[in-house]
Amino acid sequence: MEIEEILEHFHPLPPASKAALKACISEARYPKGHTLIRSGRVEKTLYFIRSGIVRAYSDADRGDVTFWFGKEGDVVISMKSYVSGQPGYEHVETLEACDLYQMKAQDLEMLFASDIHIANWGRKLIGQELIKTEERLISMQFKTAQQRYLDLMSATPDLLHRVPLCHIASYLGITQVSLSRIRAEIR
Amino acid sequence: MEIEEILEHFHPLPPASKAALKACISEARYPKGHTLIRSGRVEKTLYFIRSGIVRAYSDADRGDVTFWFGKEGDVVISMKSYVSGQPGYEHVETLEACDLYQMKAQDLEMLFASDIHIANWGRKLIGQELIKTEERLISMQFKTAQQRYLDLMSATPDLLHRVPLCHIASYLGITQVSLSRIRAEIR
DNA sequence: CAAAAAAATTTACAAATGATAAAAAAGCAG
DNA sequence: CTGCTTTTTTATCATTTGTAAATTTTTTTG
Repeated sequence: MEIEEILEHFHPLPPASKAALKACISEARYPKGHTLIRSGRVEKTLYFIRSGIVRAYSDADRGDVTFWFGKEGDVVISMKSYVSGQPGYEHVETLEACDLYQMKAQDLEMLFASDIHIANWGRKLIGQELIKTEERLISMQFKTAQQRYLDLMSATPDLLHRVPLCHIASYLGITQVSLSRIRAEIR
Repeated sequence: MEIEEILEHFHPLPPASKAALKACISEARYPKGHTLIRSGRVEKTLYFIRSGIVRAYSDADRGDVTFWFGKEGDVVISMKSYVSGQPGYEHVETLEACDLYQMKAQDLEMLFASDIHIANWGRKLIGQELIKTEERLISMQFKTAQQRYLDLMSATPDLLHRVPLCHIASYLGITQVSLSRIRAEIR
């Protein structure tokens, strides 16, 4: 997915603003298993996914908990770092070799302060992430694990072929054993 | 809580911008049980809570599911409406008589388009909501209902005295009966 | 291709949660 | 205060989910 398409997806941008954004963006390729964002730090870089899949996870008592999958067109960003300037609680790692567009958070901050179109673009970007997160929260609150699995299957069926089930189970808020049971029932 | 304090809490604002915002804000008092936001509509008003408690909920198969409590200093807004301009999925009702500051969404949009400081203020506002939502999602994914209840108690102990337990149970993603059991265990 | 490692499934049992109904407690109107 | 309504708790049983360990399948690596 080309950078123009990704940027415009959040909110239309006048040509000058788009050019200013693009001027700050470079490309990079990372192998599978590479950590893009590490918890406990104030992250200085953000990414747009040109191709590939990543996951965000947090440390829990027993193992880690995947709470987000990013794919083509998504933004990879430590929300906590980005919003509050404080160390984030999430790790983000690539699950496949990924082509990414990358950008310094500080450059983006400068653009936010100087270009109102970019500021509003950033506002929309965060807003869209918020909606997605809120919808997931609600589905966690009143759907069964089986319904959540079926929803995920119909929304992003390719995920199941590209991501280990242990991460999907964790994303659904259940154990891998539970997920196996659900899958067996459906078959 | 005064409006100045609420506005500044999200992000500092230069005096002129603050004044522009304040010029669009009026005050209103609503009784307990009043519906501020109704699902299926594009909401035209947003609120800041001066005093009182509200809850946001969505319709589910069996009854409604509370997914957010708003209290002093919080913003009440249909995120879906606000971000995407599409009809929202949430209702918001007052759980106490509430003193609110209110504002037309359209006035805010105009300010976003014309004042870069307000655009960035709005960006921060949404960002803070996102962090809160994300943290709740993570806690839903890997904490037990009992842990979530204890967390809620320590974070906002007054909520328990001001909100019926049925809403708190729903907010925690469990039934009221389960919540009663948890409360009995702790005692 | 074969061996080793990792991932996924299955099983048995334990713990947590849900559904339902009934009892107890708390809140409210007259 | 009394009676009525609403809220909360308790009890029972069914279902779901978790834990742990063993087994199978898949993937990786030499």
